Amino acid sequence: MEEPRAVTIHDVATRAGVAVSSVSRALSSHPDVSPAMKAKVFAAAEELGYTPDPGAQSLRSGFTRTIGFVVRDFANPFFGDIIHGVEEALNDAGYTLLVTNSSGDPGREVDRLTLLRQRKVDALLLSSISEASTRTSKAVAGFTRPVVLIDRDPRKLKAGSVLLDHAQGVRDATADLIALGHRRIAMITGSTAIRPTRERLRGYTEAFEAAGIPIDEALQAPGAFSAAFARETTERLLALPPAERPTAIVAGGVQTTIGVLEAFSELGLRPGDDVSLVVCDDLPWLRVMRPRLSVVTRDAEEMGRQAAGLALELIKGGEPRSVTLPTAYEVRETSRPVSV
Amino acid sequence: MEEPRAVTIHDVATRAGVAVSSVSRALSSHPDVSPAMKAKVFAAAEELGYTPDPGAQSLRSGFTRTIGFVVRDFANPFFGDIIHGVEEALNDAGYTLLVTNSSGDPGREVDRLTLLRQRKVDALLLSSISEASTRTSKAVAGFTRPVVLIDRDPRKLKAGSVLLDHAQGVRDATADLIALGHRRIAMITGSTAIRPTRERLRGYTEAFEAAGIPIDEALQAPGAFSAAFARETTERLLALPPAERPTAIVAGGVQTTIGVLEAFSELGLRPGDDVSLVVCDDLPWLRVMRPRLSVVTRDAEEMGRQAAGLALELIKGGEPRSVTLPTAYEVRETSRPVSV
DNA sequence: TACAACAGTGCTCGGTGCACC
DNA sequence: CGGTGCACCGAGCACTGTTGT
Repeated sequence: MEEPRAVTIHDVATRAGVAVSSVSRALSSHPDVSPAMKAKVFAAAEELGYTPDPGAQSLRSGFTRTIGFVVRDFANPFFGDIIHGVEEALNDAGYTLLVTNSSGDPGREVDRLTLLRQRKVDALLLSSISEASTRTSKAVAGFTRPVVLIDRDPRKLKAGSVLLDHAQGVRDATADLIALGHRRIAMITGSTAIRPTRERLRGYTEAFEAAGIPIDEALQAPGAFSAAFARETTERLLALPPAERPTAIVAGGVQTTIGVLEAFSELGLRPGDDVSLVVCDDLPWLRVMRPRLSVVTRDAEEMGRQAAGLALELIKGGEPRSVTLPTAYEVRETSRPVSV
Repeated sequence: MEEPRAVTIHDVATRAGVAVSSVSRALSSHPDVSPAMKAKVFAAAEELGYTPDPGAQSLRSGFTRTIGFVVRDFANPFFGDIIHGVEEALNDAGYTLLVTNSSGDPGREVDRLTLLRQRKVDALLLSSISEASTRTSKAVAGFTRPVVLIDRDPRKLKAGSVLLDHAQGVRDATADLIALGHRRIAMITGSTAIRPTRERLRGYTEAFEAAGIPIDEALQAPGAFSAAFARETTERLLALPPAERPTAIVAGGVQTTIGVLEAFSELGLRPGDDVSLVVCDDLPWLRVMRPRLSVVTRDAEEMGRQAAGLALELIKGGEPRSVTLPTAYEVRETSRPVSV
């Protein structure tokens, strides 16, 4: 393990018998280089197995060809798919992705953001825990590099964004449940401090308005993206007297879905039998659930690709813009007519 | 956005009215610095909000304070937990984690490895797709920095490793099933090209040997870590004539679990009723499954922490060693006496 | 004279881009 | 036009020079 000193641009220059700067220009395909020079340099580089040092390059140029991404939760398969899409697109463009996890902790989120700034990432992808956090906003504002928000409202920031049209899918789902005779439809989801929750609530509300049916405020239950919250809320709502008890539930979020299903199990209820259920993610393990749950689907990998594309666009000097991707309601076995 | 040129060590020196070299020495706690000097320098650094440029530091020192990790599958919650543990431990030590995904593609895996080498990571964590791949081995051998394998056999490499004692959990599970009267127990799992599969098969075999019962080779079904493989295999085995059909199944791997459960659903079977079932990961969504599946558990986060610790140890010059963590068989509702 | 504590210089890391020939 | 030399990015480190005690 005697550190086999890496081959540098100097070695290539010596080998090819030319100046260091000529090697640099030849390799970065500068206009003013003769074909002969190019050939010589490439041959020498090839023989020595030369690869440029990214560290040195970025010290000089100020660009790291690295893009940072702060996610709330690694283990969430939804983010896993997004990351996958981002990484794929970035690698094709010669960029490296630096993902980091805030674990849902605002303090940690700020730490990660400052870390990424120090590491001089060329752009930042962010799906923050809360849009209301001033500390996070400040940390983001501290960036002089482009920022792309993932499913977060870009209102106050001069940032690009990739958004999901949650309202669409939830509106369709709610409308379908209404058409099936449901009137008391519960909406259990996460914090209103982030856009997805607000959009889901909007879709839900719009469906009721379109049908001209008043909404029972007590059945709107945003709160937290945790299984515990969803479970308790579900149990509370299903314990209401028959006249107030929901006949259908829309669950928004991965942890929410788990919590709601836990409550169903606990109460010995089969989704769809007594209470209809629509969830907001087509997770892999839903395939093994019986009955098959009705879902609002979305293409997470495509989100990742779009986000990566936007980031690269901004790095090249483009103006921030928003991309919105659709969600779609897919009826399976748990959207059923209200039982009489 | 007028690039507010970052504050350098020079600015700090000017501000404090001292020499650049003094700043450098003061900040790196060199012996020959008076307390007064140290105070002045720290004050100036504080006021200006100085943070050393990691890029410049690593160009000089050769160390990036970054550790690379190549995983097979981001979306797998098992890896999510490991990554979480790694990141936590590394951040506490002032290191940054650079995770990258091979998507189960050997070519991609090699690409990621060379990328990490170029980026000069101080150590490499790896949970390779196959231990038999010569291309991967070569790429790993090309590293001059410490390597830590995650649940992979360190035989040929001079590398540290964090291993799981899969054999233990599977042996206990198999022994329990045997005690419950099962004789035809199927073992459905992934590729034997990686250690977890071989260890699970070992535990399975040992339990039979200890009981003095011959093994039906036809029921050992390693193959691939995909839901499709597991599903097809399960359907094939359960379609055997009664005398050959397994009365219990042990499923090794996340995708395997999904595939086996798909097959059960498809065939209208409830795990535990007709065929007992033990799976090898305590996944979050198993909490919502009814009946509750018997599992072989393991602490993925702890694995991550241990791996990070080993890497840091090796960076400091320690000798490669192996850490083995236990797995534990946990009886729930699907380990049941064989039906007569 | 000796020595501690700092200043200052200069080279290094690997590569880029500009002025100049 | 094609090519070279050189300063520079931000920090680390070794070594000499300069003080004050």
